[in-house]
This record gives sequence, structure tokens and C-alpha cells, in this order.
Amino acid sequence: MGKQGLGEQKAWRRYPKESGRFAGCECAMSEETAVKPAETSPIASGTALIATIATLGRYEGQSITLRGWLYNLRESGKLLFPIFRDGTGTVQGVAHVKSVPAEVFEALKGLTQESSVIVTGKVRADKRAPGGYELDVENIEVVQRVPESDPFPISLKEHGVDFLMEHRHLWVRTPRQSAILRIRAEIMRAAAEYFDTNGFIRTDPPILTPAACEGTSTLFPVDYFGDPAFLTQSGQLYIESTALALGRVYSFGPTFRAEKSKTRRHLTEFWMIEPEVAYCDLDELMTLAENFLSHIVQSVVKNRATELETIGRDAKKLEAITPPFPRLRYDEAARMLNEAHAKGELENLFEYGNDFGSPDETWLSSQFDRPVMVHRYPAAVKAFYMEPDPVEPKYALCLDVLAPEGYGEVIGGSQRVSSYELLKSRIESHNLPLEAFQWYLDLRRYGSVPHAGFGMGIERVVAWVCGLDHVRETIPFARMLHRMYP
RNA sequence: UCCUCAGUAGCUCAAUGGCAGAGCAUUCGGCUGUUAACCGAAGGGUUGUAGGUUCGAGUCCUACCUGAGGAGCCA
Repeated sequence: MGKQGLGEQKAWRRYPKESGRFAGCECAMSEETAVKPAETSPIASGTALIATIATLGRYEGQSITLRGWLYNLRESGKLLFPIFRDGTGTVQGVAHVKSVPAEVFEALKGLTQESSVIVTGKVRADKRAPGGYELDVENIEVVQRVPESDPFPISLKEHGVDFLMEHRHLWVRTPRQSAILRIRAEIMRAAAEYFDTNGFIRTDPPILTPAACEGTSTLFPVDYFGDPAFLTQSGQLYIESTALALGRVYSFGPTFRAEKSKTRRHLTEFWMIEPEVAYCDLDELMTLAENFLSHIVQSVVKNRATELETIGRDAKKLEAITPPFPRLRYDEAARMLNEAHAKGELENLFEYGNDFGSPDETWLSSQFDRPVMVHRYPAAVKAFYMEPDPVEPKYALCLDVLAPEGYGEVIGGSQRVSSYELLKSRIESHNLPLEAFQWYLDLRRYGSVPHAGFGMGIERVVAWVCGLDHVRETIPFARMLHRMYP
């Protein structure tokens, strides 16, 4: 990998300390408001208000109750500094032996990491606190104490990839990982929001499918009451059908690829959001893609600024993601790659006519400060359902969107073949079983129209937006070639 | 499927072919503003597995297992 690489190899062989701060956020949005200010706890002792760490600033000077876990504890003789987390952030508590009841001090002293606690204390603004506030502990109830004999495995020190993935069910508790999952949720929310507010109807295709759609080798087979079936690798063919019924549709769900890929951008189970639009050509599709992607990124910038800060992601790079995106014909991209090779920036010579390799994509996407849309690839290397360019039929009316900073392809799409005769001959020349595609051909028999759509892999977008080295951190529980546990 | 690398204490890592160690975690002790707190002490090992070379193997050789990075394929 050249200088465009995402980092030194060492950087993704080990994960740094799992610290991070996202306490005391005053932002108006978000689910923290779901906990009503006046609520009292059914399980906490006392009558103090239940608060969350993200909204602590509202309660300055008041006694509130937090329900969470002990993230870390620093002891300094008669002074204890417990750090609590509650899923919305972390806050440091302060407990001095003379200012808290003896039993509270004893309960806190030597308390183990990740013990669950219900803690009451007074919120105090403090310049020394990373989130702006500290909690003067008044009372604590230990819900479950983690035994010293079997301490929480994930310390605040660095860990290796394998160890962390083996403990993914606990790793998600760390500030960095929960911030990533919050950003993932925002990306999914904003993506659905864009379509929902732009006239699209969500129509989800089946996950169990009867036959191979595009090829046979990449599907997970399942036994369907004695008949072979497969987990879907894309809902595209199905939503072409609903697009011709409803005009503008999208689907959003998991997809499965049984390819034995072993790279930082592959999962065997990943989430894809796919729009499909009737009466849409490639140019309109590209406009849709750039507006859609920009909306998602700007939503993260606006609604997840705290989380971006927690994971150390520079929001300025994301703020630049606005339409229009550069558009590049395949031929131009190929020329750029050849020049890069001549200048020694790319190790391997790109062969015209092929699809771009991973290093090619990485280089291309590093040349722009926003996603680049590469269109009109040679039809020969693309899927059978892609419409040929009427100007030059050797090109397909297709589109790949490459995220910047070397992240590569996040969206792939095309205008679809609308001619019955052409589609039928394509199916035959690709040696696909014609009978399995009769329903798909029906879409060209009855009121065929130009239509187009694309698919966006959520995990790759999360990796790019968060600036991560690997997609395994972008999903709660990654499914990979060598990973099915936990 | 192919190429490259790695596997040593719970974790992260050291150890010319010659006594298997450190930091963190755990236990005990100390510390009134710590930020992966710090200071002192203790316990903790079939060096991935199976063979081989050698007076002697964590180290060299062979095979296998497990994982990581990359390629191909893709979102």
C-alpha cells in the first residue's frame, strides 16, 4: 500500500486505550430527553431526580441520580475519584471520606470496574472536568459488584484485535465503541429520513431467495423445507418491481455474501440501503446519490458532534461533504491511474477494461476532498442488468461512488436494462437460468420504463465517517470469514 | 483460494541457541485533586499443537492449528 494508505500497519493491529470523553453535552437533540426530568426511580433509593450524564448541565447545583456502571476508579487516600458511565457519557465523581457517609465511602473504595451502580450526587461545574461537570457523590447503591477474582477483561490499556473481537459483547461498553454505534445509528436514521421525506416508499425485499440472482458462488445456502434457498445478496431485483408499482422506493436491511474476502472493508453480513426509481436516468441517479450522501454526513456533523470528538474524528473534513460531487468517466479515471503509475504513486499498472482494484480505488478516492462518482464502466465487467449507454453501447450506464481519504466504494448503482429483448439475451449470455428470471422479465413485458437505483453499504459509510481502519468496528457484532463469536 | 506476518503470565509486549522478564490487571500497604493517577510489596508460566536438530530450543527445521494484514471479488 502506498502513501495513500489509511495508516501504518501497526495502527490497526492494536487498539489504543479505550478512554474517551463525551460528558456534559448540552445539545438539544437526542434520546436523552426520553428520560423525563421529573421522573423518580422505581429502583433507586431516595427521591432524587433521575438524570443522564449527557444532560447533566441542566442540573447544576442539584442532587440527581445516575443509573449506570463504574467505568474506572482512582483512589488517593481519603479521596476517591470514581468515573461513572451510563451509556450517554462519562462523568467523574468525587467522594471525600469526611463528606460522605462512611458506608458510602466503603462501598466505593475498591469497587471494581464495570460494577453496576445507582449513584446520587450533586452536579457541580468544574473547569478541571473534561465534560465540564463533576458529581459530588452523596449516596451509592451497588447493583452488582464485579468480583475481584474475575475482573472485567477489558482494561483501559491497549488490547489486540483478536482479544477485543472475542469480547465484543463487552467491548461495546467502551466510550469509543459506543460513540461509533451512536454514529452508525444516526447514519441509518438520516438515510431513512432522506428517502422518507423525498417521496420514497420503503419496500423491503425478502431475505430468503429461491435462486442465485447474479452468480452462485457468493451466496449462503439454506435448507428451505427440503428445497435449496439462499440468503439475499441484494434486494435490487425485487425493488425494481416495487419501483414500477410505487414510483420511488427503497429497501433497508441485511445482506449476505459468502465470499471468502479477508479485508478491512468486507463483512459476510452487512446492511445495505437501496433506492430504486422509475423514470430515472443515470444523471438523475448521480444527483440523488450526492444529495443523499451529503444529507447523511451533514446529519452526523450536526447531531453527533460529541461522538465525533470522542473518537477523534476531524469534523471539518465531513463538513466539506456537500453537492456537487466530482463526476468522472471511467476512461478519465483510468487515465489518472495510468499517470499515477507513471509517476510511481501506484505500484501496479491499471489495465484498461478491468474493474478497479482495491489499491486503484484507494488512490482515486484520495485525490478528492469529497466523494467522487465514477460512471460509464465498460459493460463487459459489469452486471447483466445494467443499461448500455445509447451513445456508446460498450459502456454501461453505471455508477460507483468512492468515499474520500482512501475509503473507496460506498455506493454502486446503475440504470437498468429496460428492453425485454436485451435483458433476455443478457440473461442467456450470462448462463443464468431463464425460468428463474421470468418474473423479472415481466417487468419489461408490462409497462417497462427507464429506471435506476443504487445500493449503499452502511458499514463502509460508518467506517469513512468515523475514520476507522476496519469495518469490524462499525457494526455491533461483525460477521466475518473467521468470526462468528460472540 | 493465493501471498506475507504473528502466536510467551488474564491483557500488551521483552528475552545472542545458555537462570522466562516488564508494564497493566489481581491481592496487601501508602497517598486530600487524580485524569490510562502515582509509590512500595506479593502471587501469577506445560512459551499455540505434534515431531525433529542440539550437550542444551521461547529462539533453528518440518507439519498442523489459530489469528492478523494484503490480493482477487464486492457494498
